[in-house]
Amino acid sequence: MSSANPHAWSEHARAVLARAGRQRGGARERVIELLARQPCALSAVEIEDELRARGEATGRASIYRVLDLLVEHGLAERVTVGQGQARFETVDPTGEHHHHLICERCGRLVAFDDPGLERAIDRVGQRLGMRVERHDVLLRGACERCE
Amino acid sequence: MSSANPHAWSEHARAVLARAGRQRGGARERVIELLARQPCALSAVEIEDELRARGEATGRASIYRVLDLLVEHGLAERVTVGQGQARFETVDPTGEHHHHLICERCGRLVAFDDPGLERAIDRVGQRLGMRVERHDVLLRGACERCE
DNA sequence: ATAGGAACGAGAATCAGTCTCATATTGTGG
DNA sequence: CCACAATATGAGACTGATTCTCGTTCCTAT
Ligand SMILES: [Mn+2]
Ligand SMILES: [Mn+2]
Ligand SMILES: [Zn+2]
Ligand SMILES: [Zn+2]
Repeated sequence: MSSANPHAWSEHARAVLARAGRQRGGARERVIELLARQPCALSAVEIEDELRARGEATGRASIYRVLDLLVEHGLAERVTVGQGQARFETVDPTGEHHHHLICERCGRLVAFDDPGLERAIDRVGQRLGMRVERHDVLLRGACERCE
Repeated sequence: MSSANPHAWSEHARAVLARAGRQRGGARERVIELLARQPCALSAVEIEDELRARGEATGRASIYRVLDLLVEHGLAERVTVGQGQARFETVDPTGEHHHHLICERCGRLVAFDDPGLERAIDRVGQRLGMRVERHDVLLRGACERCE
């Protein structure tokens, strides 16, 4: 499905930010590198803890700033899977993305993508005459194993 | 759009909770009655304020307790619109429901429903061979006013 | 009416996320 | 290489929603 090459994404992210006139900085570099190699979404707190554990302690404010910046530039997105805290994951520059089905029995998170669903969402936007810039879809139910 | 008859929903909610062996109580009654007549999702804080304004001040803990109970029993659902607070709305026993588009400029929440989207979601479930019991869809963009 | 189990509510405690502001870095022009 | 102005960073205070605690009050089945 998605999740291309981590190196490609971090390069892309740096390029986009440079083009936007941002200077470089250590905190940003650390967050980008960490995010680039994640298979799944991380929360800001997890990022803070993981960086500290690696001896790369980074200020909380900087972490949130970097995350906001990435989201603003479409380089990452906020994934809200529960009620708790926001999680963040990289966005593939090709626009390719996926959605999730969460099994309410065992908690397993399954990713999927579906062109028919994407088309239906586009049509909703047109019908409502609103500019839909992004969309979140989360299906809840039972996975094959728990069925 | 949706939002059948408020009276029907509150009756249904009371019946479900009674059947589950719950005793009645004032806070619960107030939250149910308030929720029953809402056209769209309210946050716990809005519920607290609205009740206080009506001279029916209700403890915050009770409000959250009632809300959790309703969600547990499938009588209401949590709508996570942003990072801040969760919003809650009644779930129609007939399965009728709607989704939301949030304007990222002014914060306005717009409700909509769309059979094509529902069909697309059903197909995804079938294609994946999973039982999809509920689904969350949130479109983000700009509303007519802010376009 | 009464007892035991729910339900309530006031307020303290949590905790993710935000703000402030002093300091450290970075990139540019000279 | 140097000075400067424009960012970027981080410690820690602060916010605001949600959760916890625990003594009090309400329900309801005998
Ligand atoms: Mn999609
Ligand atoms: Mn739907
Ligand atoms: Zn499962
Ligand atoms: Zn708007």
